[in-house]
Amino acid sequence: MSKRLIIIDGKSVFYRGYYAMPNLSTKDGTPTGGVYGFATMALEVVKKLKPDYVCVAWDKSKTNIRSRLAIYPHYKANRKAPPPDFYEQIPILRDLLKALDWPLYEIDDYEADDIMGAFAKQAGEQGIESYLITSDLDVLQLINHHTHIYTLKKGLSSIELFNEAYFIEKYGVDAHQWVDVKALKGDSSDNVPGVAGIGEKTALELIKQYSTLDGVYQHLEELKPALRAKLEKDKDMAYLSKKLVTLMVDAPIKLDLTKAKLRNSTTPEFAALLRKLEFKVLLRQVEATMSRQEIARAEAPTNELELATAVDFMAMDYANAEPRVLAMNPEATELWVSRDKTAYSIIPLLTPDTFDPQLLRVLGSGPIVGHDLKSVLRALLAHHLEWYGVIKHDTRIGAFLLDSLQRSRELSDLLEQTIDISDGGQVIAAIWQAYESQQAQFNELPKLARLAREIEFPMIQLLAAMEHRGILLDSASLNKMSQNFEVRIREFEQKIYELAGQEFNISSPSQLGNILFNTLGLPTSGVKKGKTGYSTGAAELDKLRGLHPIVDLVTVYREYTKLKSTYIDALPKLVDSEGKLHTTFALDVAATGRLSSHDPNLQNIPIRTDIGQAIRHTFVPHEGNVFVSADYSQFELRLAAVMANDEKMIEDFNQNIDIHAATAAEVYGVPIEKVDKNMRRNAKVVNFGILYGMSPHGLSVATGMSRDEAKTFIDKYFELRQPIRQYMDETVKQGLQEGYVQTLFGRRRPAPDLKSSNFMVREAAKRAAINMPIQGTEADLMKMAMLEVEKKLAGFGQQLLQIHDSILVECPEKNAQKVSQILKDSMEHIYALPVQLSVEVKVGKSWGEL
DNA sequence: TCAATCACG
DNA sequence: ACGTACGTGATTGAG
Repeated sequence: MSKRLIIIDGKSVFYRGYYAMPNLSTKDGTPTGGVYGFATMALEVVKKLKPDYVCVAWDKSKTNIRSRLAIYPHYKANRKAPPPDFYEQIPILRDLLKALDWPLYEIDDYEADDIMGAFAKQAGEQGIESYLITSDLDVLQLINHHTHIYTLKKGLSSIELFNEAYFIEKYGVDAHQWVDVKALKGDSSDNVPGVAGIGEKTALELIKQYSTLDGVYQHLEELKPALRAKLEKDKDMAYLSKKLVTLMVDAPIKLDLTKAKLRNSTTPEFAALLRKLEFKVLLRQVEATMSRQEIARAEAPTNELELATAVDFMAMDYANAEPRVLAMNPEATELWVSRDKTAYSIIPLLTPDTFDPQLLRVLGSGPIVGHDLKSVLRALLAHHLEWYGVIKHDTRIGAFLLDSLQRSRELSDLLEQTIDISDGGQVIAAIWQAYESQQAQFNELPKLARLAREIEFPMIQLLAAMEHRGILLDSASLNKMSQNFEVRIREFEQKIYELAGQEFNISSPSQLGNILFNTLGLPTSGVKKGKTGYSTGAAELDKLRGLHPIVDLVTVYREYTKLKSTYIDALPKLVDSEGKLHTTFALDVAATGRLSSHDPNLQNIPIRTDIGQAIRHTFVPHEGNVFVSADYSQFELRLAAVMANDEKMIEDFNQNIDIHAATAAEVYGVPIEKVDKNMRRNAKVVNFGILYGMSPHGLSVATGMSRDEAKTFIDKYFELRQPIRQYMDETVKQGLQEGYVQTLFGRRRPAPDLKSSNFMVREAAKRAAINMPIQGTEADLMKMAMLEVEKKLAGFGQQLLQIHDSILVECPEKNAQKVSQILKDSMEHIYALPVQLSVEVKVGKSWGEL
């Protein structure tokens, strides 16, 4: 790993800290708010980034801007002077930096930005990653693959991390073009003029189009007259502005890495300063890491000014730090955060425009334990709060991993006691108790614990983000479809009534059955089923086809009404104010480990029929974006080959042979080139069906073969794929012995019904047991791939949906190639298996196009 | 609240 | 001799 350097724009961060904090002062009246804000902020970032080097760049107070003033006397002329206690605190801040041993750099004629640029450049040349901390957006021009920027927005609790990809995503231009953009739009805070009448939007569009300021002026004739006039009038100002905002990365100052090396800050000197400044909470945390003698020297003060603070920054090792319990009230209006074993804080969940130290403490750091943290994270995201913590444990997901058959995972069920979920104290205590109990169980199951730590818990954060992002829906098109469908359905209805000789509720299976089998007297032979009467399901109607024209009409009626009510009418009602749908993914529903999706379910959007396709076409990316989908090909069969260790099958996959055709060739005993469509179709049905424990009866229904043919077919199949048969027997045997079956990565599913005395129950349990390791390993791999993809995508695109063997990503059109590459690479190589994985990637302007 | 039906992988 | 392929979620009718 390359080394990291943090460069703090001292005055800028101090300035933010000053205005974000209340007017703190010590007992003798020394103002300290700005220093406190700086300290919490800076230490927070240090804790998060764990840098190797830290330094501070400082604007020299008087001569700092001489060079820019020389070319433009109005530069920064509109700055208001800060209040007196602002300057009073600066010497204190310098003391703080000295105590921390963080070097401060300042130089005549250059601003802090220039110093930061020079240092970032020098660091980059040595392969060091730079992280610039500032509230000044000028430095965005410095971004490249080894220079990243944290900008402080209003308050301190809102931080925006810029890297290359994120910048491009946000602004649509490269970071080095930022100077050209600013040349046009100007900067009111620094009194940089720019071109009058051109703001950020126009400036970005022009630079997107023409790349540089020169480019814009070379193509003036292409622009609308009004815009052209503005540009011509302020041409000089634009070029002057570009000079003003271009940072001097060759500033004559040398970064000294020995001085910048981050040292242990828990020194007695530092503690003594904190004591003097009455930063009590910070002090306590420093002391916690100091030896006894050192504490004796620094002498602990008494409490008085209680300010819950941001940082337990000395705990550099997150994972081993004591976790905090985080929960939320049922109305999602306040957060509950444990402070210690007995106390907790209540934080109103509001969008913060002022600094809330407690909130920063939660968002900023440390391992978190909770129950259903995905809901909490979604609430934070809904309030525009970013979260930087790490999920140490989620008791809801933990309970599921330990026993996926348990039917409820509410806190009260885990502990078998009643809990008032509107009482923060009770909830936090309950979570803590459940956590400790599950922790003990996981200690006995290291493989499952690893699955939880490395896959399941990290998924919580990713899924919360995906849910929050949402997917854009073209509701207008759906509404049009709805009207068309309404008319068509009425027509079908009338025809059906006519044929039936009476009106009835076609949607009522009992009424429909009555019409079909009594009124119309259709034959009931073989059409049985059902406790409440004859079944009218699609499979039964299919058997009646051709016997009466009403049958096909009912089938079409069903298709239309089903799709209309479930999707066409339902989805538009669920969009948010921006027209987006937000599903909720559940990690703790499917016993195999798959995700499930609900409210709305976006994993069962139609695809098979034309109408289904039309519905998919109404899922669209934002303007200028595209969808990229990535599907694993024959995921389940490949996994079956691996789990059964069927070398022949593995070899076929690795040779890129059409597996269904190969199966057909073997089973029918013909050369592969002699396999016809029907043979392949039958082989395909068996290839999939067999993994669920399909019977000859099932195969005959699915393919139209006779029962005997189906039986012979299956027998031959097992002869060909003996390892598959062996796998099925072994899995059931192991399930019986151990009481559970498991995936490659240790996810478990209890299988108690393998012991049932009821034949039906027992057979069903066998089929489920056989299927789970395959479907579950797929689910494990898919989650691993999603986590990897999320990391690699950075700002190039966003994952929106997962549909079991595929991922849907939205990205700017120009990133499509890159995103496709990332998806294919990550997914195909997520884990080394004997069989190659194959991923098919598609790009389109709607989901339907994919 | 349950059963039936049907949408997806 | 049993009943007949695994895993989900949404809608509808009916009790």
